Amino acid sequence: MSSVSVKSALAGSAGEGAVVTVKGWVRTRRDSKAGISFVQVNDGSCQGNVQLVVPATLANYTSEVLHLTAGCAIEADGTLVRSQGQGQAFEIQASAVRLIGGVDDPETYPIQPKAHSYEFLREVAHLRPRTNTFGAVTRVRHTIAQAIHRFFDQNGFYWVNTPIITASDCEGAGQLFRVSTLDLANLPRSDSGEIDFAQDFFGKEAYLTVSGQLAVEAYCLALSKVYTFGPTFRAENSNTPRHLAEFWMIEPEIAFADLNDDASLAEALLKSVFKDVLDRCGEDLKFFDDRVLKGVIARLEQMVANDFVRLEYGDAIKALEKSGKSFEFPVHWGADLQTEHERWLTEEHVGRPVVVMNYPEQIKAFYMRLNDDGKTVAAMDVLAPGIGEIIGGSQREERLDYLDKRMIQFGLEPHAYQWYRDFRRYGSVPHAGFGLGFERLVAYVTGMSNIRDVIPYPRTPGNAAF
RNA sequence: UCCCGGAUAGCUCAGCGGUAGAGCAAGUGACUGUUAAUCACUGGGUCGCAGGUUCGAUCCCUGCUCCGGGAGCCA
Repeated sequence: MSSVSVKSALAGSAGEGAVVTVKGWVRTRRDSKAGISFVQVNDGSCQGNVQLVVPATLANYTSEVLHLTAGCAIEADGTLVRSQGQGQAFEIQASAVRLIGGVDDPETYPIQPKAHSYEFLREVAHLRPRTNTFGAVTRVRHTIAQAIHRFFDQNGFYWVNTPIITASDCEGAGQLFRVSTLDLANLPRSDSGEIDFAQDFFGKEAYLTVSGQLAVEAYCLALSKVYTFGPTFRAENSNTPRHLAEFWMIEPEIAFADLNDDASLAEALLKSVFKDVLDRCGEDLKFFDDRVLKGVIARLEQMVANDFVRLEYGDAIKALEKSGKSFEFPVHWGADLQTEHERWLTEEHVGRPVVVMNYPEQIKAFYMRLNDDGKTVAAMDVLAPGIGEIIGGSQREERLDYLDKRMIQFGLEPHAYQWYRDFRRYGSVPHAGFGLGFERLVAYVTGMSNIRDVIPYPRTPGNAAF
């Protein structure tokens, strides 16, 4: 007798007539006076449940089987047979059902065989993986992560694990979470009354990273093609369906590359990931298409099939000005694009993914490369219909004198970035990269509308339960 | 953080100035293989918290807490 997954059982992989054992959690039970009960069992290996046909002749039928409710953990032995009923090709004619873990109080078990709101499920985040939706999200999230690593591996990239704790006091925009072992109730003070961070764990102020970019540039300028994929932290008081305080980010960095190479990489990565998910997650994607957001599959297929349009920022502004639309935020050269502008560009003007390139230098970060026109920097955003900005990236300023000028212009002290400046002093080359929010990508692929529902345990302002 | 909206049974919601209802879930029973089975019955609620108005508040008013949508910030 061999133990098989529900996925394998449903596919009949063991062969008709095989004696198998399945292990999982009960979803529903239906009884028939014909002397049998039907028990639907799920083990997370796939979207579907396997149906156990349990005869009343089993010794524990009345004592245990008839009391199985949603959430009970069981093991069952039985024969794999073709189903007499509709709805599944194979089922298991049970010869034994063992209750492994019961449910204390079925009435208050939160996960019932019915539709729950996402808001409620967030309050029971430790139990929501037992639902169809969160099982599917978990499997697709895994597949996307694997697809990302596979794409980079096949294209000669190395995964670099940049630090989560950083002492860079200004990696870029974004509020930082402080990391400290000082006693908050009894802070050490210097003579002038300021907190003495020399006594802190790292001997200086430390934070959780908001980006691995600056650290990964070092490896880019030695291994040529690298990427980070890890947790990232922002202490901003953002309360939206698109923001988390703790999220995962993918940041590739390529040497001997300009902004066009960067845009090409972004397009190739997204297409490769979408194609992998379409190939590998058909059942789960169908579930999302049916129950979560109509058209998610077609959206992915179109992304794979069409080339991304590339649009200069200046041309985007002209198009917006000529659109005849009345935007809440006025459009003019030098202003950053608002959500409403990005949506018009990608959804109405172009109708498919668009890469907006070369933004005014005053609205972008200090490390972005100044273009020859002296007015713009080599920055790009990838905008997609239905989600807006999915990727932000740039060619980095590789010329030391320009970098110093931009640091000063942004109020930064170049000497505080000596290690970062070193890259420009020793073997500097043109290089570029971008950041891709992992959860935003998962949300886009699944059609889930709130980013808190595509990460196992969402951290947001005021919320770090579980 | 700002602007809207919300909080009533385990869940999803309706309702009303005179201390509450449905569906689902749960329990019991009926039903010759069912598909979120169906049908009947039963149990289940300090109507978010704290004040105020009122003879009387779950309902009206104020504050607070939490949740959702939109905006900003961004990934």
